Amino acid sequence: MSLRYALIALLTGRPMTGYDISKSFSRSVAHVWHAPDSQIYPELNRMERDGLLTSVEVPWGKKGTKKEYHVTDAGLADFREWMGSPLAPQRQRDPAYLKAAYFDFAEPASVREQLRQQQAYWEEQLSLLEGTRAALVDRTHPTLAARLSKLTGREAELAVRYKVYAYDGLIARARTELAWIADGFALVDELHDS
Amino acid sequence: MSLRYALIALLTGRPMTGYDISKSFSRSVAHVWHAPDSQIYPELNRMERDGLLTSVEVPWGKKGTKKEYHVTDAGLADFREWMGSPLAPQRQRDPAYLKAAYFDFAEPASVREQLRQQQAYWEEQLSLLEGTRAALVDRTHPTLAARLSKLTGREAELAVRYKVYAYDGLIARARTELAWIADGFALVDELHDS
DNA sequence: ACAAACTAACTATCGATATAGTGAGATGGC
DNA sequence: GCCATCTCACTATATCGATAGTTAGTTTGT
Repeated sequence: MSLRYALIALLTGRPMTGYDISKSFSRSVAHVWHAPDSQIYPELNRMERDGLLTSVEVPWGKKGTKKEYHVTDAGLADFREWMGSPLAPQRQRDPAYLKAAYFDFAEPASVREQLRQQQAYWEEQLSLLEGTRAALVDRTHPTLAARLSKLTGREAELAVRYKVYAYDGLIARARTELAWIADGFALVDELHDS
Repeated sequence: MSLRYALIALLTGRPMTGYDISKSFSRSVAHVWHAPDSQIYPELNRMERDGLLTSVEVPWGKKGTKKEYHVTDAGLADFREWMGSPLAPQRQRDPAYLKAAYFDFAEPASVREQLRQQQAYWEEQLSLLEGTRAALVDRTHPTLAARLSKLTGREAELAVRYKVYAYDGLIARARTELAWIADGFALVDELHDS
């Protein structure tokens, strides 16, 4: 159900086509929520059917058209209701922790290799997150900038601060993962090198 | 696919019935991997069909029987192969961060309430995780104890240390969430109280 | 002039996951 | 003796999500 609200959140910034949305989801939105095309397009249709979005046909080139989705008042009301309601507790389901608990079933060399891959992944994530955070702080982030242009100074301040807050959480999480991975290297050395 | 390996991992400790497994999944295993009955029973059947598990009918009371699942050599080989292969990078999909980024759409009172709920959830998780970690360290954890009885001193040491390592990661993650939530309270106060 | 790359909007298929049940036998407390 | 609760093994239904396509028009570089 959260995909629906991720879509409304994104479209409060500016109207977008399914294609624009798909691109956003494979770039910055992916830090917060990942979704493939095969979920996005059907969900947009359902949301239009449910009256949360309306679409406007916009010409594209000579013959082509594209569909630009706009959030309706009903959509905004639905979003605000979701924003005001409590979240269901999240279920744990992270294969990295499952694997780590059973590292004694793998070769030390393989464990080190897997730790290196996880480390590379989280370092890249961290650098992407820090880049996005900086773009939010100086208000050059494109989706945020579009939204800010419609807000008062006070409202803009809130919008920016909460987004930076969310990214600070993601950055802290990435750093925690990296620290855990570093501990993993130390543990493998201790258990298999001495 | 990870459910399959979570099941083999659990059954390397001791043979279990589907019911035992279901109970384990709603208790300690849930820290690492959550799954409902409707996934567990069909997956056990598929795994038996694929030769990763065998089941033994065991009498239960006067008339009843129960099915005890044992890991086969093929199952263990499959598990070791998975343990030695790299993990696909994990996709971000956490509604708490999505929501936090748009807290400006909710009432401050509602934001505080949601932060309190998240805080209560993570504090409870943290205390469960710390309890389980302690039980691993002193080797009183039932599933671990069953497995240790089949291992040499050296092997047991590895099994315990890696499990403790996994829990240390989960504990660090819970603490990071709690620190982020505390920052959330401070931010709401700053933005709406002054 | 033409090809490569990009924009646009999907669909098909399959496995994963959630929610919510069913129904039968077993056991413990009073 | 019987009732509540636990053990056991499922099933039904629906949605979520991943992977991998398809089809068509547009823009850009050479």
